[in-house]
Amino acid sequence: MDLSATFNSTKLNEKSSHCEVDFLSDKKSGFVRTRRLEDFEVKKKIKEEELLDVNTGLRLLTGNNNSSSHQSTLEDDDMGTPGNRKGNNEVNVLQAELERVNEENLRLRSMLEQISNNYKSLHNYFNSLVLTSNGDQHMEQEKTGGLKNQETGDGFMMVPRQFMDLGPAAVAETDNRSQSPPSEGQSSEPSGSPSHNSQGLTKDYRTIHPSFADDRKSGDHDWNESAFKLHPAKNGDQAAAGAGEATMRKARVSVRARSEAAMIIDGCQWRKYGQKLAKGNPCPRAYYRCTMAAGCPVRKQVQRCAEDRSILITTYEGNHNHPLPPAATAMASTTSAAACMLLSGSMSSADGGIMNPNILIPSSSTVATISASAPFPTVTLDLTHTPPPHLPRSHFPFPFPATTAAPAHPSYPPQALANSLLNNQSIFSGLQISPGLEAAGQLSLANTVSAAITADPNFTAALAAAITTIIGGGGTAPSNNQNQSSCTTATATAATTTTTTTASSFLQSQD
DNA sequence: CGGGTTTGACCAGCGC
DNA sequence: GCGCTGGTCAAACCCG
Repeated sequence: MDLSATFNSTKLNEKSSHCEVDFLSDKKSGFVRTRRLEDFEVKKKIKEEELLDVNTGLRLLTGNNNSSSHQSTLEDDDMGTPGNRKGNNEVNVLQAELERVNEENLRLRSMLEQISNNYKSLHNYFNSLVLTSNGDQHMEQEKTGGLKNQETGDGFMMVPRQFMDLGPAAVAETDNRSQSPPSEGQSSEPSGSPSHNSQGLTKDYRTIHPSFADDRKSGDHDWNESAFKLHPAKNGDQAAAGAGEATMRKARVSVRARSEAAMIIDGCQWRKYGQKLAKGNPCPRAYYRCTMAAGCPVRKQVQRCAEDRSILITTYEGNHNHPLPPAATAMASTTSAAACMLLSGSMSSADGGIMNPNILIPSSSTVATISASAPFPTVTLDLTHTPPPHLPRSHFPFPFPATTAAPAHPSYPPQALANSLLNNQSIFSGLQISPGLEAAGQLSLANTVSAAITADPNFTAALAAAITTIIGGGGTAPSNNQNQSSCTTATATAATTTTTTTASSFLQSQD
């Protein structure tokens, strides 16, 4: 019975994960995704009921037993034969067993609930940390009601995204939202408040991981579209008003990766609009702008490293103002994640007075670097380091299911990787609040990443995409929604860990 | 012919 | 103010 209950519980989780993967890997319309979400919730409930069916089944049995027991008792009363007494003893044994099983079931459910609560608490703590780190900058917005509404009318949480949003337009939009009539489940408390209840936490989780789905979300809503409407297109120049905003607008993320290709495939459509010979680099720098929508402010620069021309440096700037396919969403999220981390650095600057021009992401100095040097603070994701040959290929604390191994297809769809990573979401969430994930182990992990990259240049794009999918909101979020990602270096740590985990999966698949 | 690329010109910011 | 540099524009060109 214990095993049965545990099995069902495990099966529930597995099913949930599969549903989520299904949902995430769905590249169709947001409507379909929403339906998937509904399916997911329904299946989840069914599975929960199945878990309860442990009771239910027993209850049936119990009922039968009880009734038969009752009947037997009556019969015993009537008849009282030794054979019936023996049967009655068996019934009593079964009843005792049933009670024991019920207690066990309750205990398991209690454990499950406790684990769930622990996870939520961790998430809450993480959110409060994020809010704390961003509190100064957003204090004014909180005062002005920017954080009043945690949830929009369509069940979309605004707060976590709000503090991750980069542009004033988005903030203004949030303010506008805050003036809209309160919606169901609305709270006047900031989402990151430590007093956040579990419901709010669940919402937070959904916000950070849209793939987790808002179970109350209206049905015929395209995720990308709805989120996009919350953050309408904003011209970068028009959006830039203050110096801080300009900083955010100019915040960049640079990805260094070894690749023979002229450009990494990130799922977006780009149009080259210029090429320059930059000083100090014989290799020309190419300028691209996103052509997936008219007026999209996103640009990227592609240039080979002067020192090592096998290294391709791709620098992204800006936020997309349009829905993106999942694959593109992942990479696009990088820009906001970078900007958010830079914002975090700005906060440090405000607190400490001097901004560290080059912030090494904790324990991942070989992977990610934040450079806040003027005029464009940049997060550099360095994926070019080669691992020591003695490094073990797999030493990750959490296993990947077989379905999460990098596909054999050479392009390694980022979404697939992201999905695989999302299967370990809770673990990553824990990592997000664990800046202390340190030292040699992770350094080795970082090196493992490099091994994967070295093994296959195509992995680079997929890897970066997967990372940003995780920190950017689960891969189904639109790029403008990408600001759901954390603004803390802890997030970068998680991203790094995610990276290494992905690499592990990749390497295992290579084996 | 439409869309993308190339490339010289133009503009703005910055340092001297 | 001038020159340098990065970034962008836009006409010419290329290609399917």
